[in-house]
Amino acid sequence: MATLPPSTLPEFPASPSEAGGPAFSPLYQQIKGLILRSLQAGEWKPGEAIPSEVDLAARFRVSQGTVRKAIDELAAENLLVRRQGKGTFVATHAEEKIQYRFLRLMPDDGEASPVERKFIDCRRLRAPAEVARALELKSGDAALQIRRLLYFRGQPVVFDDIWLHGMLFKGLTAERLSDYRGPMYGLFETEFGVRMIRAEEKLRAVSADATAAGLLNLAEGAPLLSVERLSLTYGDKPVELRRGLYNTAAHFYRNEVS
Amino acid sequence: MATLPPSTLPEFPASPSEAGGPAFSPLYQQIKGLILRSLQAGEWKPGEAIPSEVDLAARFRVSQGTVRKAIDELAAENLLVRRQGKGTFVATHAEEKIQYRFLRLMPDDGEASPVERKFIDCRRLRAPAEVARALELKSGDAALQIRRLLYFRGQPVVFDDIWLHGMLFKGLTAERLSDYRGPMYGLFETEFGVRMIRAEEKLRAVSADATAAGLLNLAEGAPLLSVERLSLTYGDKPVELRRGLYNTAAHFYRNEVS
DNA sequence: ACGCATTTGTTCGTATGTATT
DNA sequence: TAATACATACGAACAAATGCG
Repeated sequence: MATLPPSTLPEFPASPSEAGGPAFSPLYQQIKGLILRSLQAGEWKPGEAIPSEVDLAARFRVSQGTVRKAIDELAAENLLVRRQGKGTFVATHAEEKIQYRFLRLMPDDGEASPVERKFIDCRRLRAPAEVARALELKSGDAALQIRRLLYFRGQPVVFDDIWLHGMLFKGLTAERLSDYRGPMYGLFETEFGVRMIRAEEKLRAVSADATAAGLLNLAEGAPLLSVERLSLTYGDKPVELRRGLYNTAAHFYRNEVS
Repeated sequence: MATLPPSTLPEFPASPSEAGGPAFSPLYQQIKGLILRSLQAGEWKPGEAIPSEVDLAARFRVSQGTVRKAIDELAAENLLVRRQGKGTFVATHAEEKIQYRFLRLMPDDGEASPVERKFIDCRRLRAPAEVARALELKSGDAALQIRRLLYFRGQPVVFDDIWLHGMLFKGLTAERLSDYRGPMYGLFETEFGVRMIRAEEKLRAVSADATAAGLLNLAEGAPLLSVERLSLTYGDKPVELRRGLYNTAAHFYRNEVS
């Protein structure tokens, strides 16, 4: 592609504006798409370096600046991580320094403490309607339910009820979950090749039911922050639906708007 | 500045690495700083266009690409808005099409409805300790307290308790608040020259007290989403502390993580 | 309706700086 | 020190969107 000067783009205007999309996209967007495809295909694994900008430029027959702009966007979306002098790396959940990339819970007093996990159960069931809809499963398809607690300084603070796309996580058991050190999304990545790249969350305040109250050492009816998270992989394909109940008595959910 | 080739930068390495900072910054960062200063000084008002890239390049004696990169970052931070063929504009809260830029509340059923406001009171008091600390006031300094309700489809959903930096908002009254059409941050912008560019939020689940329950038509003890927002203007100077109590029975707070 | 000027957006090429190994 | 990789900066040309005459 693009062996000719840029003015000749698009070489094949594809289907006109019929398919809804803009029938044309700038060269760097096309390159971005190609890199994305390689990421999705697993050509470069999480944590690994992708080829250098000049290599990619040669491979795609475009200038380094064009590759650079494509990578810029992928880095802005947290799919790639640039490190000057070293290279550009595929983002990963498996080697996050301190904490979970998606967890925005902070203690009221600055000190971020390490968290401990405790798995309550891990079962394979038929997806309930709501879960099936969110994960784009056919009703009756298999889903995996995981429930667990997160502890901060010995106190249970988060109760997670997690539903996973059944087909993608064949062979996931409570043992493998418990044995794995590090964030769950790291395990998904390394053991199942499923990479969470983005998540949409819906936050609400709810009252603790008997189960949640018991697990979190609270009175029934105590207010809890409900965080419903839909996690997406490449192509915005949903692979996990999770409802977390957070005890925000001594922690808060941090966010920044602009 | 930068009348010489880039290799001569920094012209004056300032204090070495003693002051903590990196003692040097790339040219485009310096340009960004200069544009920022002009924004802060009000050289271009919210909603207005800033000079074209070539004009700015001439003014700062750098290439267009360097100006471009500076503007890119300012646009990424939502301080500027680029519009192809028209120019680059100073971001504003005053002409947001549909809704409040900082409000992330969505109805459970897609339809985003227009919101109505009702102001409860607007008083000038001495800042309580917590407010003074957050707004970096001396204890005893004047602060402005505003309380109001937001209605969605006729139902009260949000109860806001707002504290403003006293000196910056002299002459703000309940009347002016009620009379102004559009978001409050728009009024701050046009009437007081105070521009909110960023906010940090802390979310918690709490129980409705008698006041909140009464105002939001809820039973006392009902769970509410508490959104504590610290709004910042240029230079990360805090100018507003706000606690919103959201009834999330039919709405949720939308967030995206990546 | 058409063309023109203006402005941002894209792409190339080249050179040099900075960080890492 | 040298090689490699990303980062910065310049310049030039053309594309696409907008608004005006």
